[in-house]
Amino acid sequence: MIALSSIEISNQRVAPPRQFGEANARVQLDTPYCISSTQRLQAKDTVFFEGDPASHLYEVIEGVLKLYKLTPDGRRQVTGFLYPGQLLGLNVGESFAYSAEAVTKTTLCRYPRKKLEEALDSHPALARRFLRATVHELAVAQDQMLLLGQKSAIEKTATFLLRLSDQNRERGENPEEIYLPMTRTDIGDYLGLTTETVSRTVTRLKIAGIIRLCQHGRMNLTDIDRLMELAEGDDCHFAV
Amino acid sequence: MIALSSIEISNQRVAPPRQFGEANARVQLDTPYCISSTQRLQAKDTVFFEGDPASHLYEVIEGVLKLYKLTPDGRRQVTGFLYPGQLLGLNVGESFAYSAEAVTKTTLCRYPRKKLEEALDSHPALARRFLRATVHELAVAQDQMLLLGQKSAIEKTATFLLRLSDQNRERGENPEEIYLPMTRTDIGDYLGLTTETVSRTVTRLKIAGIIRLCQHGRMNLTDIDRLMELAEGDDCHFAV
DNA sequence: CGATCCTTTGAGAGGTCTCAATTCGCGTGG
DNA sequence: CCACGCGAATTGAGACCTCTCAAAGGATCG
Repeated sequence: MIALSSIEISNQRVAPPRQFGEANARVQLDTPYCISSTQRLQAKDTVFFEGDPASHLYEVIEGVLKLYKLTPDGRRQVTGFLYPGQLLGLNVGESFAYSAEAVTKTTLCRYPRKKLEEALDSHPALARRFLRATVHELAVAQDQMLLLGQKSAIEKTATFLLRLSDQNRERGENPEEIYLPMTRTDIGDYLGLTTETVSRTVTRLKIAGIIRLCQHGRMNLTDIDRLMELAEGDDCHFAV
Repeated sequence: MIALSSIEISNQRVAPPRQFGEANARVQLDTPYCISSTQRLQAKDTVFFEGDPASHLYEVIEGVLKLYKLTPDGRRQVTGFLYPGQLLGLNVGESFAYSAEAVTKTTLCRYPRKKLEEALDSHPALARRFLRATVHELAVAQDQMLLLGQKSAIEKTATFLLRLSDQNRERGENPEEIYLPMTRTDIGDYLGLTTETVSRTVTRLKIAGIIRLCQHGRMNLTDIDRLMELAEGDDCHFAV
């Protein structure tokens, strides 16, 4: 029940693209969601590793997850951070294409894939919903490619902070105070930067009076307009 | 008809993840595909721009396309190259999230989205097919994030060449001779490098005897094993 | 209150970029 | 058939941004 509601909410949150024939009526999903179970994790617990058999689909109920891929020699690319309401494990074949780890204490809802597949057969609207969610993830991934391939450290960092701010706005929370439960290393691996570069960049933003660090990983964005300029490459007059 | 067949082929080519309840029987798709039309393009012709209303879904019949996104100040990230059999325009909402341009003379098959949406309603298996295709694109996008965020110029370039080689293998073509119709600038914008860096890296591979440039944008991969090592970061003993 | 992990800061090295010039490839027209 | 012209590719030199290595400072938790 909680999950059904939550998926509805999540689809609202991500600004549904409304494509490929959106059903207006709320879908009857009781069958698949009756079989869900809850899983609780501590920070740094692993949900699954890349290559594990993809037995479940997950939904984040509470907490933050990070998804990542590794190179053979141990370098890591964080492909995303997952917040409550987001789905995990849509984009896989028989095994997961990435690893998932809890950043904070986390509560997940698990759905066996086998059962979901049956649900897809009998509830075509559910397939469209998954398609829509996957399409949205793909669009996000393409934005991230633009960031990783073309942007400088300051642009990457500003963009990252603004995304969290927008996420807050969409949730009806304060867009000027964001929560950064992940480490600088996690952020660096997400932005294609090193820990030190992230730290230095954040310090520059702090000195420039654009952000302010608070306790417990909280950060105030005191000049969002300036941050938006920096995110788009307008870094003139931004000396250390 | 040609397109129906082609989509079937394309799904074979990309190693279908076979998830969420793959229907064994070939789907009855006559209805949507009766309404397709053909579009021919010259090199450098634009199929659509980012932000254009997403009126059609496309399938590449012949030729090569590139997809890209732009920053406000004109930097460009090529998010992918599309070869025959691949679909274009799945991952959009009401408007396209990226631009698409012909690299070579190209033939496309166009399907009106409105009609496709109706088809999705009456052919749930089609929705699953689209979901599978989108999921595959997402996995590719995540690989690309790893490349853009973590890999060096030599690793990026070697990975790119190997992908084209694998594509050839999957098509039953010669994996040791690949076709590079795109410019060095296109490749650079795809790999997050400059034109000059791509050129220098290709030259190093050439000098090392790992590749050989031929006429008309063709390239011979004379040492694929070495290329695989380089793609994974084993660049010891690879001095200029 | 010590231990540990994370963050910050510094100095120097290095890979990639920028700017510039030359060479190459290919289509065009004489 | 060859010369021309233009865009693309190559090559060079130097600058710069980010990384690497190192150490100090700070936060959190038992």
